[in-house]
Amino acid sequence: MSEAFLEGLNPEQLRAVTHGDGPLMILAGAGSGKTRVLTHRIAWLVQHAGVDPRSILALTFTNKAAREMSHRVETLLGTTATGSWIGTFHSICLRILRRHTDLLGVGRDFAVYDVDDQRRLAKRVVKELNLDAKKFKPAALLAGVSRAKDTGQGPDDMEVPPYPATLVKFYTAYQKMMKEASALDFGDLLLETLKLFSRHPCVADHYANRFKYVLIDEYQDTNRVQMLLAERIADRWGNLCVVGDDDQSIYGWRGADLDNILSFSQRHKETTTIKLEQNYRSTSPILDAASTIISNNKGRHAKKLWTDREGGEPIRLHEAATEEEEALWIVAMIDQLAQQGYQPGEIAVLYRTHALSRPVEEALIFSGIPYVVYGGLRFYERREIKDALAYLRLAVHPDDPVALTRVINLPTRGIGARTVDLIFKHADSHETGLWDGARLAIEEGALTARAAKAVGGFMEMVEGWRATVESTPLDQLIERILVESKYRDHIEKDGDERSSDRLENLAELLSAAEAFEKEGGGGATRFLDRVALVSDMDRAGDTFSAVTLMTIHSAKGLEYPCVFISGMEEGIFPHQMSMDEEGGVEEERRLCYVAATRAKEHLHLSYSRIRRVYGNQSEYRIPSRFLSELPGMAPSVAKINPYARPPGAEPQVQQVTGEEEGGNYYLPDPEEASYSTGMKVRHPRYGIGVVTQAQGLGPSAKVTVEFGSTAKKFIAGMAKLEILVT
DNA sequence: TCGACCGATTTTTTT
DNA sequence: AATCGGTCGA
Repeated sequence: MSEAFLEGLNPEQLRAVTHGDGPLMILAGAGSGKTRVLTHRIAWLVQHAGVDPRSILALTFTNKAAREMSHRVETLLGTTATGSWIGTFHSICLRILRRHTDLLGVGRDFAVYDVDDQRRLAKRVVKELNLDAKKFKPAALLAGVSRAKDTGQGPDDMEVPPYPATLVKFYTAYQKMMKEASALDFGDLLLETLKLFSRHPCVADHYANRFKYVLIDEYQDTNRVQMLLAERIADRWGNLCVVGDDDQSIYGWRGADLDNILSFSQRHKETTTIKLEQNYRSTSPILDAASTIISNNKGRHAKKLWTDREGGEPIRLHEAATEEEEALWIVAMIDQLAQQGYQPGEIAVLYRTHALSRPVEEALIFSGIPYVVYGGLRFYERREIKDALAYLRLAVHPDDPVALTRVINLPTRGIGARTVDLIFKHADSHETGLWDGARLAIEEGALTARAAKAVGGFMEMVEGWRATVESTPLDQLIERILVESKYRDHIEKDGDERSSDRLENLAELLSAAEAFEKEGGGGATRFLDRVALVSDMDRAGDTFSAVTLMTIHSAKGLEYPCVFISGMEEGIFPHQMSMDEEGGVEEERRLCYVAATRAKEHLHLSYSRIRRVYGNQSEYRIPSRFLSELPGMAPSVAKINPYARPPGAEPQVQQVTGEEEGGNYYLPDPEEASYSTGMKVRHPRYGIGVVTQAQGLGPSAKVTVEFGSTAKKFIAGMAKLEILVT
């Protein structure tokens, strides 16, 4: 029996990996090798302790983490398909629920609603309850519902004081409609599994008996329902192993309860606690900075993270005048790092909110550095994809109100809001599903002849798909849907400049369906499940040749040799929205700690003095309080302006770079450059072109240049645009 | 019922 | 900037 995988572990890691039976809590500081410990522990259980892989359950937060874990376990054990269940809480719960649909209160092929679906349904509910949508915002009500679900409360569990009566009323109506829709949202996936377990103890026992070892990653981010679920399964054998770090708890807004990890050893008698405090990731300047920031939080678990990686690059901070300039600085530093030999894939730019990606993206585009943005608008969240999938959902479950209202009049078929409302009313008064409601509305002559004909035609079309949904390969079915619904025609014809993108996305959806069929298929419901739970994020880290841009939340669990954190400003980081909440700023500070500890060798921070909000108006900003918490890092220190002239130097001499195509071109000093329409310029890659648009002055000016038939946009300071001497 | 137009309004993070 | 909802004329 080979135990080579125990080599190279430090004593604490070894103790955690080779812990036998009984509850185990591993408090793993950032970069202390916790993923290594988890995977090695699974390998050790199987190989050394003779545990059947099928009796291991490992729960993670992201699909990516789950995949990485399975992959690493496979590598260690040298086998594939070990039979362990490794997945996110949500996907594991969905798997369980699908196996016991007969015991659930929802239909067989229930749908999984994502945030967008939830929002649409919430709007419908607000409308049906005759609430003033201005006073009671669907999104806010929904947030209240999600929070309730995270803590395990159904609508009946909520006492009216302290909870607002409207919220409870909304929650009740929302759940009713979800049930009619045969749909579960993310919160339901967890809560319904817990309910399934308590209503049918034999089902729970089945899983409890099977899973002798339960491991949970990122335990500090579990909510109450997740904790109860894990305990219900694990308490049979008592082998619950949790890994977490209270300093990295950043999902409080999603119902994560820090108390889960803080009180673990009280809930589980004879818990073995192991602390992993040696950081293998970051140099000491980085670790020191991160530790200093987090030390400003109160009520932390005592811990002292240390590293033996002495020395290393100091942290850099840059104050920019504008967001464009901030982006330019980042790109200039990336260039510098590239010259030092770093690959683009070793660099990440992190930010608090997606909106901050834009200026950085633009600067990267213009300098030709490859990059990938994670998160943001995901593939399956794109409008055309959601539309197409709504048709597919109707084929599976025609009562789905969100899917129905989404596409019943898309493209327009003469079925307006009035008709849709009538259908809802009929379904309601006859206590039937929407589909029968529509049928009844026609039969009872409630609709105008025109509307009745339109609705009838639509229903016939959907019934046609419905008849073959089981027997037709998915890609063929979707193709048929796109044609018969005339949705593709609609996209083709709408004259929007984005329509070719949309068509491409639809083609990509078809190839995803085809790939799904090739992998073994499993029907439309399984395809839709996957779509609901899998995000683009799962590809993060697959790209080695591009700079990665993402939010700090997405970056959790990842590491990069070089990390930039942009937008270090009050109101952004800490975010405005977090400031009036209890403990909000502390969570932001933990987020800052997470961000800083992603870096192995280089950490670069930046902020801008002026930032545009909502496109139009600019706001003055002040540096983040987290910066002033760093000693020797007062915002005025370490100002770096890559375009600054050395003191006393003359303005950059205009550099004549050559003579061709009838003129001399020179590369202007970015500070001095000014571009205007009609000017002839030369770009190293695209050649000679004509300026068709120029916005702004100095290095942050935006210039549009036409090269023959193609137009390109540049930022003056980045693009090496030479100007024709006249 | 449709589409054009206008004004108001943007919760930050994710399964 | 971009999107969403409401209004109004055809």
